[in-house]
Amino acid sequence: MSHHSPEFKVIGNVLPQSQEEVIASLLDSFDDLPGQLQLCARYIIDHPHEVGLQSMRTLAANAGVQPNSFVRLARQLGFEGYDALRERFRDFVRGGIGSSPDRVRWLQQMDREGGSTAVFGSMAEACLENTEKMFAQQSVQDLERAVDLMIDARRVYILGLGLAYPLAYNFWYVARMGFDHFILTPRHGSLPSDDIIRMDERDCLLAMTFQPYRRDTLAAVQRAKQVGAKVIGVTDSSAATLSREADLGLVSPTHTPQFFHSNSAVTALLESLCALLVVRGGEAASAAVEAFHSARWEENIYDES
Amino acid sequence: MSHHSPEFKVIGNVLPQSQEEVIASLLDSFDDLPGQLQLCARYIIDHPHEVGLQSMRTLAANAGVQPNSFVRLARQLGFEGYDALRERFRDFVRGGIGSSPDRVRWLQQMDREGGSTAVFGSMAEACLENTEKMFAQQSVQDLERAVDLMIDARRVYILGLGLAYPLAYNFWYVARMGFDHFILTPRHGSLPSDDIIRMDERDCLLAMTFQPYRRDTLAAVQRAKQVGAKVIGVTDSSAATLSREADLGLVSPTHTPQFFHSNSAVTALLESLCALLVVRGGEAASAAVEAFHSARWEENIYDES
DNA sequence: TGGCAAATGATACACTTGTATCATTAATTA
DNA sequence: TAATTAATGATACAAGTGTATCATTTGCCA
Repeated sequence: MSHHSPEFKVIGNVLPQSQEEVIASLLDSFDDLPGQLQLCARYIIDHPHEVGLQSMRTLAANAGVQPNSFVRLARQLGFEGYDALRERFRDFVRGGIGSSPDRVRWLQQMDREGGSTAVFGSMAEACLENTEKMFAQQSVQDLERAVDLMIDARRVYILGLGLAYPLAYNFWYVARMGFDHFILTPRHGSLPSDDIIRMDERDCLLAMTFQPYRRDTLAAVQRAKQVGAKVIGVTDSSAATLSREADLGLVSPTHTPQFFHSNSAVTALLESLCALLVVRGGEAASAAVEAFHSARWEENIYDES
Repeated sequence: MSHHSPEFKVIGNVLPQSQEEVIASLLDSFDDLPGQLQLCARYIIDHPHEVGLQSMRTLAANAGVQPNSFVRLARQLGFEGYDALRERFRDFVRGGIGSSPDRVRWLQQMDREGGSTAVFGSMAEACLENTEKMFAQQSVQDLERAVDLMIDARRVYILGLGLAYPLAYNFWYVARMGFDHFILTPRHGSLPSDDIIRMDERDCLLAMTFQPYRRDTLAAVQRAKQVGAKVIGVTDSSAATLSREADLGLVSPTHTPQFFHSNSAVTALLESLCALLVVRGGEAASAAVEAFHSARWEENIYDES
């Protein structure tokens, strides 16, 4: 897994960046390949998944070929070694939905430039990946269940502290346009428990916290459960205490290369939840939103331009 | 990779046969697991793809755990060894479920299903597109200029009202960890002008508003300019009044198919700005962040798990 | 407080991995 | 046909793999 002196000429002059491009490149040059390498190429084309999962030797055995041939094929395509080729196939599995070749190249270029550009690029990568993963792994059924819980509840309390506060506020701000039973808690120094003692099984608590998880939020969840309220948890792992204790857990990644976590994907999640809420809320919700906006325009809050 | 004498009792009496079953089993027994194994379980739950793709040692490193722990966890679940467990995750990838199609196909499929799925899909499309566009069209030079303005300023006031308030709060919350000259305005019913009359050419105002643009925010910008302060505007169009009046305009799309706009991409933009701030802030900023966090841990705010 | 078992860390081992090297064979050209 | 090059096979190697073993720490109960 070190350097090499190129044994062969490279086929294309552009390095394939994605699984699809690799396969296209293989099909392209198939006829010009020597017999053994054709066997390799064929096996890759027919079993792309296995490339990411199995070892080179295993593939070679299955393809009826010498292990080395896969290394040679990879080099022929312009990769430094077989590992580099395989990584393209692993990316595809990982890649969530997009991982478009364009983006990969774009991010790589950012990385090369160094300094601020690299930092910016790594943030871009993290945020996009988080958002994609969030959308990809989200179960619409779970979202619908969450919507049902909130629509049917007498009151819905929204709880987010610290870095989760802007999320809670944002959600509350939008939801409140369409409904009048959403309450942000705590407010201006009051405690969550001030609201929770008024809750019962008709109510719902939407609580959010992310690593490092806040004690007060978790404690509020426990007390809410004790009084019989339904709890929807929003956090960064389904293994988190909040996810496991809640009646329903919604999860979004928040990872960044920085010291703080990213709210970008969670924001998208909560906004989607709002959208579903309003859709389910039907005519009444739409009318409420309408009224909210027109009242504001009348107050002359907004600039016309 | 040979036989073993069971070190632990097996958790369930049925061997999980699929990735889903393994994860369910992990969540099930999560509380009964010792700390290190919880970390392993958690990593598997949060990164199921990687289990099939990466080596045990790599996973262990990423999870911050000893390699051995993964073997122990696998045994705990009833597998003969880690390899057997991993095979379940590889099956999943092979099975096609995990191998996600490209985004276009994914979104189209959402659309076909109709109802909540379609709404969710359209939100996904909008958010991802916004975020991608934001990163793509952002000029790193502009971001660096913004960072310079804020680092060099005596005080930086952060202003966002209504739906922009969570953005302002979020930015302030993170920036404040590394610097002590960031001020959120207004606070608890005070007016922006209460702060602006104290500003002069040594200060900086980071103002944000999105369609429909708020009069009060724009007015604050004008007054800040009058007293000679530098203004950084964050909005949804470089043609917006805010962009044109500010010394520096940062733009992010906020479009959604819904009645409200999306803060998801703007959040990513502001987080990237924070990242650059801290990087530029150097040792002092890092130390401040460090102090911020350790003070919080000492206060016992956070849950260990 | 001591004793004990569970949990964890450290290290070593046998095996597999991708790769490099060189000998051998097949194909091509003069 | 001989000379030359491309293609293939065989083998060796360093690094990485999952695992077993045992020392150490931790937490808990008597």
